Amino acid sequence: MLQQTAQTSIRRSANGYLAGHHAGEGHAETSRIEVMGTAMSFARNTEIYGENEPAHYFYKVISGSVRTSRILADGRRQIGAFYFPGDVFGLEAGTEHAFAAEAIANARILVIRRSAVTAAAARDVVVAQELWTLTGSELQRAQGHLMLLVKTAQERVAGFLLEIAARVKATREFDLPMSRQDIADYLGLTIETVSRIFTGLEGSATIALPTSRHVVLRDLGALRTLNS
Amino acid sequence: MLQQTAQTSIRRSANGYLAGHHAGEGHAETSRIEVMGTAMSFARNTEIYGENEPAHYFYKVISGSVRTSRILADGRRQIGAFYFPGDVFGLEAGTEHAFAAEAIANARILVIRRSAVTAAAARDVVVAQELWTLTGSELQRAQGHLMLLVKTAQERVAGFLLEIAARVKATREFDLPMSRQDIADYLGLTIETVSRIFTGLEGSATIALPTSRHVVLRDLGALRTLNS
DNA sequence: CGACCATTTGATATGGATCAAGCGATGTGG
DNA sequence: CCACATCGCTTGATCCATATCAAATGGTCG
Repeated sequence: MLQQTAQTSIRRSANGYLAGHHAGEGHAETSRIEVMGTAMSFARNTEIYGENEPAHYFYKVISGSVRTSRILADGRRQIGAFYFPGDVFGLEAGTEHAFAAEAIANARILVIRRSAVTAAAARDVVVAQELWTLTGSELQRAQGHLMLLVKTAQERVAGFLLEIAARVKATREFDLPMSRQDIADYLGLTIETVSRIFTGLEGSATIALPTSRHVVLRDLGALRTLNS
Repeated sequence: MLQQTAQTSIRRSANGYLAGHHAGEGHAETSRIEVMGTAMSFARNTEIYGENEPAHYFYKVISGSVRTSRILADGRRQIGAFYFPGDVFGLEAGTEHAFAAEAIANARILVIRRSAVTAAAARDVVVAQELWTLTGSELQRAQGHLMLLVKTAQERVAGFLLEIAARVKATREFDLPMSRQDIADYLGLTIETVSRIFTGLEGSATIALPTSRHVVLRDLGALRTLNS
């Protein structure tokens, strides 16, 4: 439940239309999902919404980062996606969220009433289009993620690094907001395997790890080759 | 290329609005994706569209079945989905198809101009909604498919059987239109592993296999338990 | 400094892949 | 109508990539 989440501070935005891009991020595209939104803060590892919770809202990352996950009865966890500033999440078309969402690092999230968006979409064709396009991108990401099923551990990790670099708009160097466990659960590997492969890539001078959370891509060609 | 596909026979449908449900299937829902469609036939194992081909059309299965797949440089293949009568496929929001589509069994496919649908969506809110909903369902399927990454081979196969049973609207007994290799590539396993698990499930009286392509689900409870 | 948590490293186990036959159904040409 | 090739599937033997179990290291915070 959104309302129950601990450590959240609510600030109601101006009761007007919000451009989709947020201050200070320099995104060029202007979203037409112009709705009354509420910016909320979520502390590290707090739940934004739960699995199977009714999906009353859409969400847009203002700052920080988010993971979505689904857990089997015995505790095995699959991470569906990571979201970074500018990304919209939670727009599954169903009435319930199939995945839970949690803040990885302290995050500010723009929370948007689903009904407001669908109402806007009913009036404004451009909004409807945007809704479709966003869902389509999400589908494409999920389909790409599926390709992990045919890939080796090394290929998964190499692909992961390239994907994150692209998502955070870094070319060579970036911070990983998520833990090794998150990475493992995203890739369908164990934390030990992920760690060993990081070490291996460091040994082959493909990457450098000044700290365990800071990655330098030293040989993009090698990574791309591994990514198949 | 659609036009190059061998062994296709084209029949232009009445130049009018087509209800989304097709003859003899008894589907109750009536689609508003009412467009000029063209029914085409595709022989077993022929390509409907290729990977990276511009996405000019949407497709709806009238009869037969379809698989979508993506192949890595070295030949490893991932199957993205199987589609059965009534299913719509090819609606990735991008301008190109991320997966190829092939007929598994001889299939009749309703081919719908993408531009016709998007034009209709621009006029008719209901069509726009439907487009979004369909893409959303596709997303949900892909997300469910992703859960394979945390599952054992047995769980994958059990889940597969339950999924296909649901998709073909069978409770206990149905034909598998696809080969063991297709199943393996869908599940991220090898053909040998799939075969062994089928045999194992047969041995435990969970299923019966009167022929290799005909499945009888004898113990749904056991299958559901395996499916986690 | 000490406790805690994340990460790495090491040793061993194992599920599923790989390699290799065998088998049964279907189809073809003689 | 039958020998034989072909194809899809199953079964068997062995291997190996990754999981599991266990411990050490390092970084962070009170």
